[in-house]
Amino acid sequence: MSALPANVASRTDAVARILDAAAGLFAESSYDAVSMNAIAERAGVSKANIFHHFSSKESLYLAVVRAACHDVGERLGELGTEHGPFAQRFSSYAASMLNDMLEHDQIQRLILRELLVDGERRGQEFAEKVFGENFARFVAILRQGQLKGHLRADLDPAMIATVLIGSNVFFFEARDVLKHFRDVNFANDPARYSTMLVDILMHGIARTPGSPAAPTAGN
Amino acid sequence: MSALPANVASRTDAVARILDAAAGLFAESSYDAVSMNAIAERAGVSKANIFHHFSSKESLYLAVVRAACHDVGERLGELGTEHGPFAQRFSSYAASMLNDMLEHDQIQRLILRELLVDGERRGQEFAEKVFGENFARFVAILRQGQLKGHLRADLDPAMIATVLIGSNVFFFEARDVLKHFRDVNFANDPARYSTMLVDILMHGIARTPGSPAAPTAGN
DNA sequence: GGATTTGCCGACCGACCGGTCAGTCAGTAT
DNA sequence: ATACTGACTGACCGGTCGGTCGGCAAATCC
Repeated sequence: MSALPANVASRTDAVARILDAAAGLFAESSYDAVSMNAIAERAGVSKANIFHHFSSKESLYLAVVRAACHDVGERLGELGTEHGPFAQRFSSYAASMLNDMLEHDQIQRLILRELLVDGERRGQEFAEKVFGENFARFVAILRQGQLKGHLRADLDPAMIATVLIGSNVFFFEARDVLKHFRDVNFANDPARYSTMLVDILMHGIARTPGSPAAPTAGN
Repeated sequence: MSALPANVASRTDAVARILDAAAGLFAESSYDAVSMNAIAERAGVSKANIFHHFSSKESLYLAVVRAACHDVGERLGELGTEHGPFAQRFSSYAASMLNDMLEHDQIQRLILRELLVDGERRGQEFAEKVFGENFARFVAILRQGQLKGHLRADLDPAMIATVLIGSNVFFFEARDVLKHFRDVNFANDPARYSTMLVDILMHGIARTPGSPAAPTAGN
């Protein structure tokens, strides 16, 4: 699996396997439903060895959550780097975000569950270390879109960001219910969902003749 | 607490207390994190008595989830009964839904977690028994809004419903994170969130001079 | 080449888990 | 009084939990 030299690999291999196994199991089930025995078995190490590398189950769990947060943060960071017209960038951002969530199903589940179970305590940590920077960056992009006249100036850009993110997150977590609704035909088609979502948002966000806007209309 | 005669009350009181205690604990923590001992203690009954009324922990949990679903379904059913202009009804519906979720925090958490952990299996059940009817009713209202010319006719009404519900659900589950963002000032103000959400949605949903609409402009 | 460190393991611990069981007790129909 | 019922309990079960401990084998240091 690893292309590193044996000695280097063996020093980190076990830890990595433990983290991988734990991440998978924690994503599938809740904290208490995952036993150290199960993690040890999947990782192919002894349970005692896990306690050799991690001081407790809690600390292993935190390491897994931290790694997941790091991954999510990194992937989010890659999103805002695209070019082109504003509307296209916005649309591409929305679609990429949704695809990314669906692609990393397990990590996403882990973080969402963590939020649901212990939002009060984890809220600040998540806000600062995981989403904070990327959220602020997205808001900045939207604010610039307002200044350039692409978006209504009387809206809170943070609110726009929240609605877009929220609609994507909801699709992620509710698709299993949505696909059983007669009226819904987009539950298995995230691309279509994304297109329609951006349509709905843009025609409320985009400048229209009746809404106020900055006097300098660019692009 | 109960005004019923002692003999009748005593027949159901214990079961009700068990269900209440279990609902509270299951909403706070995951299935595995809640022990039968803890439920018994909070309910003020012996653990053995719980097994006298429920065949297993699993069956008790199912009873709790079923009750929660029933409650949610009932409360959702009361939402679509208002009168007045379409825009006002839509706005009121959105605000009521959000308030309702915040007010019944525990039940909402329970259901959302159930969805996250086991969406595949619970999806159909939830769709049919909990949300199905109410979702369909909301979609019907939106469809009528399209026919009457209040909403753009080229949008999927189920999509509109999903975005509204999703934005509300996301606010519910992410408010603890949102309130730590510098750019966000609505995390503790659901009414303001609701107002802004409806603003964003309506000006993409509502008929505008540039978008197609049914020829008959009512209201 | 002996001592030390490091990665790792099997065996084990007390605590607690979900669940069972024999039996108490109040009510009630006969 | 008798017989029976369902609600209820404390004591207890086998099993699993998170976590510990002593020791093995290989690398590393001196």
